[in-house]
Amino acid sequence: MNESDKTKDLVKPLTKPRGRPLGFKQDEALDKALEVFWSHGYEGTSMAELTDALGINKPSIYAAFGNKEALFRKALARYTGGPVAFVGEAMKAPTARQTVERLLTGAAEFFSDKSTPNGCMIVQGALTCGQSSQTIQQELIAYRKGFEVNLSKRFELAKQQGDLPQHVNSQQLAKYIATIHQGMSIQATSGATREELLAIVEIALKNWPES
Amino acid sequence: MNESDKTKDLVKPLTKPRGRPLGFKQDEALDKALEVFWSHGYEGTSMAELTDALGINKPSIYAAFGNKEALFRKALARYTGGPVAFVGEAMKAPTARQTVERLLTGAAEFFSDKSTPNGCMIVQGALTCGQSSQTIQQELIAYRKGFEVNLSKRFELAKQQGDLPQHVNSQQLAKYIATIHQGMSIQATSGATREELLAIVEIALKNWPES
DNA sequence: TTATATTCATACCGAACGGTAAATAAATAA
DNA sequence: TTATTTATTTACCGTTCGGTATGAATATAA
Repeated sequence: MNESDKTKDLVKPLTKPRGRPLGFKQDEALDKALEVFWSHGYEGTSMAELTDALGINKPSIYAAFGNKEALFRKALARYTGGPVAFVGEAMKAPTARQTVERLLTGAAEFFSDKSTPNGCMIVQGALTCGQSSQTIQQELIAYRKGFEVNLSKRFELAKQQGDLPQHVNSQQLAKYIATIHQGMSIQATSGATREELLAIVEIALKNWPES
Repeated sequence: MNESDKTKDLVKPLTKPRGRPLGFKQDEALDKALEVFWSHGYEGTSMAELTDALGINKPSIYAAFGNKEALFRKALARYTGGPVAFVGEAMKAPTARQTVERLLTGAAEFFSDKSTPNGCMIVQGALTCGQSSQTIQQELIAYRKGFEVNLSKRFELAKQQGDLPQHVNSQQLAKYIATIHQGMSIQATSGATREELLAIVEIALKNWPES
């Protein structure tokens, strides 16, 4: 792997590439890797399981994506760029209250989507782990923190725009919402149904700061 | 290991045991094992790390506690019987509201206790894992579910005793509280301070059902 | 002292781990 | 056709995994 990493090439070559063509589609392979990592976590996923799931031999995986860590990151990028797009959309809602509403109900539906693993990959990808996985663990922590910061900024904006009382502490409120979000992920991973998750959201949303 | 497992003997022998005495105290060893499992999870903890932490060689660990799974369960029993005792105490509070208050503030303080690992072992012990750890994973799920059931029963009692409105859905409320509890565990594991956790609790507690 | 019971230390087991060397297969370029 | 480039297959690397056989060490009982 060097700077001309295939997965990051933005312009497609005009002529056909020279050697033997790839026997698989990278995006589809990443989607399958994502599903495995999402289900069993970084540490709980073995290269052997990945070769089975992707239907690709190990050397081909390493040639295409790098090592296990790099593969996880690329699967994670696919996660944040795909299924979780609704989070970014929710931030654009007209009011803070609506942002949170879309965020949590979206999470309830997403976490219980039967076509994907339950819960949130960023929460359960590497919550605890051995030393060899601590880099990934820290990266996921940073991701969660980033989400919280974004939410906090959205609340600050809402205070400026007048749809959130001035006395509200944006950071604390963001952490509270993030806490519920992450707790819902645990619940979904542990088998909570969509209806149960939506009931949690309904209770949580009653707790919105009044002026 | 057979039915006369030393760690479960209820009556101490009157005479001194015959062979070479144990070179360590079982309770202290279990406490150290608990700390390691609590920090790194079931899957993230290796027998090598345990031998280092306990200062005991592997064969002695296996003789005293059984295999890794059995050791985890005994450490877990030490956890539920020790540090987490405040949960059971909170259930005895005079009102449902006070129960939840003690539960969540107790959790905030416990999860951020500097003398123990951050977060809740039952949440982060095996949230996701490979196939070889799924037995433990399911046991922890059952533990969390049990907590939720207990909380729900406490709310039912409160409805009988009149300190919780009749229209409240006890199961849903219990799941909501459990969700916050588990979310706080994630937060603590990810580095949230005691003050931040207490701020979350304060916000959450504003959301108590009125009659 | 000797026999017996129990624990401890060393050294090892097969299996699974992440990762790779080397040869073969399949495409384009000349 | 031949040379070149890239991907795939097979077989393997050293390390770590959970778990254990074996013999030495340390206690009590006789």
